[in-house]
Amino acid sequence: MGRAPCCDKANVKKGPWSPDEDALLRSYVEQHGTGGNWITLPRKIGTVLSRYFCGSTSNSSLLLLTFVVSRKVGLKRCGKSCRLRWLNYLRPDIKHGGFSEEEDNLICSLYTSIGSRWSIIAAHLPGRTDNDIKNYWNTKLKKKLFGKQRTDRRQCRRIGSAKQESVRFDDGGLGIISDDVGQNDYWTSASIRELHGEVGERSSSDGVSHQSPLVAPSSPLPQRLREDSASMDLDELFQFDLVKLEGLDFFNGFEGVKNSNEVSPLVCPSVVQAHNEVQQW
DNA sequence: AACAAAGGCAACCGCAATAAT
DNA sequence: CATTATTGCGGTTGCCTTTGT
Repeated sequence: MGRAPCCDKANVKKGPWSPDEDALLRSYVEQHGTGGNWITLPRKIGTVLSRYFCGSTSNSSLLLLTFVVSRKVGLKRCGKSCRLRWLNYLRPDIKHGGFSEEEDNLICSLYTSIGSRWSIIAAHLPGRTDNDIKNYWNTKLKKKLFGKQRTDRRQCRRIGSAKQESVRFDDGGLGIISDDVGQNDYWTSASIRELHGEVGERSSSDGVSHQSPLVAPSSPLPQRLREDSASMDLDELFQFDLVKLEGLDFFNGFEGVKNSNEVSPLVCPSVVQAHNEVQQW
């Protein structure tokens, strides 16, 4: 047998967090930590409340509980939602907005090296969350780099479920996303290889055959990564005219790559580390 | 001023990996 | 070992705001 059910889905609140909920979660986590279990955290907050009503609460919780009781609020949230809110918004060391040029370049470099592995990218930008970086990339950085060529999601309505490959554009055109990704094209496809001037497998001076970091490792990937990469949609991302890529000076670092199984440190030092992390499995 | 389209972002959903029972 | 909960991640959605007509 497994564990007990995590939460009553019918009784949890969804949607935007209120300031009261934020304050409650922040206060609790700052005073008690997460206890290593987000799912039970909302219940624990309820337990603390109960102690308060029994007059046995600790002084450290008094301020929090006074606040809570005065507003007659509880935390009817799923633990998963609490975790997300804390990690993406309430954590004290988080930065929001105001991405610097250096951060822009780092994100772009990492993206072209390892793809949409936002958690790894975020790990190289202190104070930034994967969600923030993902949003920033999707809404601003992509356009900043490639111009306003791409069809917006409002103009590009997927047919059926989000996982399907067919898209229809408002001009009536029909496109296919990444369904023909071959066994060795996990990471990307021809367009991005063209972007980097690294076309497929090649031999280096040591006589050992290497592949571009932008092409899949020859060893089988874990299934999840295979599927993620297959749906990575990079062809769509990089469908813009390559002539528009002028001015992307930081991409030039790839020219210095001697061993195509490496990522040039000229691109950005952090890219090498991130790339190596991905290479490890 | 009113409306529509586009932009921006927080939050949700679903899946895979991992851990607990 | 099998089953199920929990965690972590990436993709997507929905809503509010801003901009354009």
